[in-house]
Amino acid sequence: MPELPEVEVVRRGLATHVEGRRLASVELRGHRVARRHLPGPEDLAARLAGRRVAAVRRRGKYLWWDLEDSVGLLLHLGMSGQLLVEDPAAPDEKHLHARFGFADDGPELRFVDQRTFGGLALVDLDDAGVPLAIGHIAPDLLEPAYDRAAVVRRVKAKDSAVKRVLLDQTVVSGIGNIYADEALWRAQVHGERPASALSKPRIGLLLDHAAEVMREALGQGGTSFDALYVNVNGASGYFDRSLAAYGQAGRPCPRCGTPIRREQFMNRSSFSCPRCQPRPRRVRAAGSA
DNA sequence: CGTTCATCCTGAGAGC
DNA sequence: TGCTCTCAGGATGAAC
Repeated sequence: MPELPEVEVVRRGLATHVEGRRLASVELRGHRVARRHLPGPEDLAARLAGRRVAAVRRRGKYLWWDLEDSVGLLLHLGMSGQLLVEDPAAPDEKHLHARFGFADDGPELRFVDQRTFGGLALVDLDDAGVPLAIGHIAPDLLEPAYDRAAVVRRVKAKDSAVKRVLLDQTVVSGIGNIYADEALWRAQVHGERPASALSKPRIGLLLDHAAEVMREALGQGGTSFDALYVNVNGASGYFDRSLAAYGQAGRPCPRCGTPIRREQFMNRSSFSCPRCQPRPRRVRAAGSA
């Protein structure tokens, strides 16, 4: 469940089921799940045993468990990762990569990931409790550290296509392909317009739309197109019913009725309204003073 | 330095 | 039925 709302749904589920519990045994399978933990999976499993999960936190699409003593377990779901609360006796999932058993003998937690782009690592936390390993990830749109005016300035300074900037997690984090398209549709901006060509107020509104659409999605449990995207109980979100542009090629724009178009951009699909979001006339010449 | 692209995987669905 | 092809909610390191 990859973008901010879906990851937040998972964080809340984890907070309910995992916070305050002490890890007992941790089993890691395969070489990919802990590939960012350089000493290897056995080392990671050994270091986790006995640790208490003090809190579950999130920035953008990253999750981490605060394990106290300025140590954390950083998790990323990638494209297809799931964290599932289950009975230890339940049969193994086909793509089971990690299982976390707790000292209280209650339900265990499993990391299941079909495409293996997700993973976990033991990391150090800074004074604010944020992993040093994600120091390059900007605050996300829904956290107190988000500085709207500063992000507007950074976006305005980019000559790249504005959708590319929205997806750049070092500028502002949490936005992925779905919510970028939804925010652009709401703001009536084509994603290939150069960010620097938009006025600062327009950029601010675009960011506000992105925050608002993600808040709405969160209120509906996130967006789930299929069984790969579920919360810790295996339940799907239903914001897909509210999408105006993403995945809606050929269906009428909810605002003007024009069929939504699909285009290729950055080797992935983009959805927009041809009438509400006209393509930029042409690539703007390199800026001057 | 900043920016862009190829790559890491498996599986579902379309088209033949 | 089965093959081939395309596509999928992401991030990153290497190459410009």
